[in-house]
Amino acid sequence: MDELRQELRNRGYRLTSQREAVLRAIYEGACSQSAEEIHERARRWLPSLGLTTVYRTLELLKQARKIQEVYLGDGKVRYEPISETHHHHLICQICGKVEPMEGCFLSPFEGVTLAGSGFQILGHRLEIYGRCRSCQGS
Amino acid sequence: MDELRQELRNRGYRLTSQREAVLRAIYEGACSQSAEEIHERARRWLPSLGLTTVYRTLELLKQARKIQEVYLGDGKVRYEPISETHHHHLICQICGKVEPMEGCFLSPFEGVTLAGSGFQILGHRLEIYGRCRSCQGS
DNA sequence: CTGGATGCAAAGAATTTGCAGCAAT
DNA sequence: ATTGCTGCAAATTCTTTGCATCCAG
Repeated sequence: MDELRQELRNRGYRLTSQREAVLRAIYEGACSQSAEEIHERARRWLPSLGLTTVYRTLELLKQARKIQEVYLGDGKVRYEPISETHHHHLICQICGKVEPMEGCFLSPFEGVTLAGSGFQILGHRLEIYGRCRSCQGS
Repeated sequence: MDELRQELRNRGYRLTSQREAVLRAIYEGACSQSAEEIHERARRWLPSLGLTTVYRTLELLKQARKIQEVYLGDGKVRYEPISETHHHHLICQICGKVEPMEGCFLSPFEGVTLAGSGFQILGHRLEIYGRCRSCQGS
């Protein structure tokens, strides 16, 4: 988080209280949050923070590869930090509940270049769908 | 595709020319298309088709587990048929190009119930990020 | 016939943009 | 002092809804 600050500075970005608040909200909040949720959380420390600034900061963090967008099926995009304990989501198709799953079978492929297409793998996004324990009756 | 028609009928849905056109557009078009793209393609056969109907049909097909939503990072949701030759996307983080990748390391996990959480895996969505051959200089 | 399906226009929701003032470096 | 950053309000873009009409079964 401190190195993140450093890196943003190196890239020529200014370190404002707004950006600090958004960063803190992203890293302290749930594993994936909508812009609105991040806004609300960040406002705890900076009540004057505008939603526009949240969007602009998210865009900036996306460019810097610090966060990733996720779409879980409701109408809005969610954001989550990259590389913080890499994990995926188990999404129940019945009740919609989302639980995180630690660990990942795909880590060995990071950095690999695919034989056929010459595509170099740098990251991935995986969502797993199915039924949670409580919905397996249906 | 014919069995799809049959199944929709069985579920009590009416088989209208509009729905036929949307289905055809989804199955004949690119592997993942936005609602707008599906609308445009379907209009080739039914120029009077309204965008609203496309959205409603997509919702219906989603419920019936015939299509899946994908988010690739531009501002709109895309739709693609489920189970048609299972594949994933290689997305270039530099130029944004999307290429399909056949085959999948995750197929063996379909149907499995996870030891810890009791979650039963029924499907998944995987997007792979990196650099395409032509962008590996940067 | 009859209830589900459609198209249009209008509403809603999420995200982006223009601009004048503010503040980090 | 610059020049980038911010908040506000307005504009866009994507998606959903209300309603009168239409048509598949």
